[in-house]
Amino acid sequence: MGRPSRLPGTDVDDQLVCHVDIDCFYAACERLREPALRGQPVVVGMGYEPGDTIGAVATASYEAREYGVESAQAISTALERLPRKHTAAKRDDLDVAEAAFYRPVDMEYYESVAADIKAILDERATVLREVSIDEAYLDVSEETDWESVEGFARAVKAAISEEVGLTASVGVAPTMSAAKVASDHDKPDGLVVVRPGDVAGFFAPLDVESVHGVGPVTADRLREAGIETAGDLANADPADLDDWFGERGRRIYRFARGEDERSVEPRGQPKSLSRESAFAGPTDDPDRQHDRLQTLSRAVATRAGSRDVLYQTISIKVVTPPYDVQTRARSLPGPVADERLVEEVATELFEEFQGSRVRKLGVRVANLSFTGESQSKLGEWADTNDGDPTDNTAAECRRSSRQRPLTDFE
DNA sequence: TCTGGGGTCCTAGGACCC
DNA sequence: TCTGGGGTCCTAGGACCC
Repeated sequence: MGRPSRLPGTDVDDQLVCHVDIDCFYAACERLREPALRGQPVVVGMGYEPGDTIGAVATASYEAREYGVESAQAISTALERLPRKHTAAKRDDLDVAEAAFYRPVDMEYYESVAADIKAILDERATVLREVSIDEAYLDVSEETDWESVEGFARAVKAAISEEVGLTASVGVAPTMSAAKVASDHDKPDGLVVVRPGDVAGFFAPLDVESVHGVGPVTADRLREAGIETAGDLANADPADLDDWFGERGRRIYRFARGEDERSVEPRGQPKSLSRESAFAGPTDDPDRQHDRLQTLSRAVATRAGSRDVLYQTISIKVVTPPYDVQTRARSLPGPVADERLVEEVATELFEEFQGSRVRKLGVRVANLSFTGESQSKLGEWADTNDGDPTDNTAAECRRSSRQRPLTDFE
């Protein structure tokens, strides 16, 4: 239903892409249910509890950014730059006007707001790709044209503002990567239309790091080579970029030139599911490490279970100071859904890290299958085995997972 | 600025198969 | 005694995105 007549990827020349990005989404949601926060600096923290100093900034309102509070910053750093309202009110040396409201992330609430926004976008575009909770690409080639797209985008913004109460920034362009950069260009409450033929010109003066796919590491490397702007990147030697970065290099080169062959397609099923969490400070306490691994394993298994997902690979992530990320994985002979098995494999994989100081732990399942087929196979198996299918599968996998190499199994 | 959490894709080497 | 080429799967790590 509602598929475009044009096959994905066949011809993007006539593609008309809208990128919709809600401004400071988490902070805006907090203001929605707590109007007293409007116009005030607001900081939303992940892994943060009220009154805490641990965790990191998920979103800072523009008022808070004025004080140097940024996404991904440690809450402790944010508090140094911008104390809590409560703290400031109690202390003579601090000004309440120069303080912020701190709130913990509440995903459940944000997801309910996001669902309202998605409904608005669904009404207006047949092809939509959600990138994250607060961001989506729309292919609106069927709904509008270059003549009227600005009005179309205005209507989307108005609907989000009137029906949900949030402001969105919208970028319109013939490609996904340009639409993304366009929505970012005039934030907040932005509306930027980049017409076909203007894309390379639009990119040219921008900082090289604004190109999608250029992060801090790549940007540093490019700057060393004298490539400072997207225009420089567009005029660089593609052979150099290929040497330095491989396939990624060729892609950022094309993006900087306004070339992007991707078409907007709905998101498929996830490739992996994971949970991770940091300790308040690095710890070498085996009990705390084990408990955390257990908690994460159960959380991942529960999430997979609620989505009817089977997984074949279980992996852990261990972050040791200063910030060394190590991963270990084990694949099983077949797809399973078994909480105890996740725990066992995670524990075994962690054995080599016994005694290490650990900053953060993670558990992931991958190689997912969503087909009801495997499930029904398990069901049939249960009938013939007269027992709990999951237990049988798990027992099988427990035996198998301890043996090496895995290719010895059918 | 010593760093949250949940994802994606790419690369490279090793094992194994034909 | 020496040894080609192609392909797949697995693990580990790196970079990036929001």
